[in-house]
Amino acid sequence: MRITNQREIILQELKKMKTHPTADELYDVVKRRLPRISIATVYRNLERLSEAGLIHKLEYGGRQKRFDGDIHPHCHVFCVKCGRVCDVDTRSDWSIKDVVMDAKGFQIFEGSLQFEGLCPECQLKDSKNIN
Amino acid sequence: MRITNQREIILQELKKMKTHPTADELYDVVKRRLPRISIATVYRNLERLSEAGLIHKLEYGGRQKRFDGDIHPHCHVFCVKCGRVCDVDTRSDWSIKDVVMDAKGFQIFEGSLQFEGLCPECQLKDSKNIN
DNA sequence: ATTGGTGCAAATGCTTTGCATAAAG
DNA sequence: CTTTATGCAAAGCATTTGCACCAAT
Repeated sequence: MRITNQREIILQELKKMKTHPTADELYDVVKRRLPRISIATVYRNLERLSEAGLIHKLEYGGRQKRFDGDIHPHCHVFCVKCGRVCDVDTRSDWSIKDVVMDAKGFQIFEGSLQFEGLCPECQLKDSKNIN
Repeated sequence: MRITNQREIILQELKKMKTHPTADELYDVVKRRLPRISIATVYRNLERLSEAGLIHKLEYGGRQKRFDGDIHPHCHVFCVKCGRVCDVDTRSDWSIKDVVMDAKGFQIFEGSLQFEGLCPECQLKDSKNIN
């Protein structure tokens, strides 16, 4: 994979962010350093970088894809109200393989555990009956 | 929720299918009984039925949404090649709650475990180097 | 020099919506 | 008879693609 300016800056900026941005959120950030970059380049590179295992693609619920520069294995919670995503710490002595009994002939590569909930901000709004 | 003919037949047909169909796959099936039904009606009803908890919506990886008429709690494997979805049997003595250590202030409603792999058909094709 | 990447705009594909009409309670 | 659902076509929105140009090796 060729190291282009665009590719490097996309990777750098994503690694800085802890918010698991969508492609267009990252585009807005990257544009500040590369004003002429195209959204297509951002999409293409996010795809290539995640194929290469340098970043992670988070795909959840009909919503927009999100990307994570932190590739150390971990789980995520998704706020059902605002869409915010946070990391979740899980017990280290737990393994997905221990859980499957019958995979119906499928060869399983990967398991992923994800959570849905309300983020602290949306809990607050809820308790005040705002929206 | 009003019981219309369309709604009832959509629910009936989905409950019959074990393939976790997409909205348009189900539309094709339902059309055989209701030739004038619109795809919009199928989408609207699948949404209402899943809000009502009568069916489950499966959302996985950028792909099209799939629907499941079987609402008893269970996990799914998604074939990374053909998109096929199957049920997975898991150990009953295992609980998602036992796994989370720190949810960063999120109030967690639900956890879901899903798997990626190759279905038997795609394993076969792979071994024969077809596609 | 050759291959792969970029920017732009247009296309794609799934899903949703506005609106007039029809059916359910 | 009041409300909710339907069918149709059009719109929406995230993402992808074709193509001519450009840059990295």
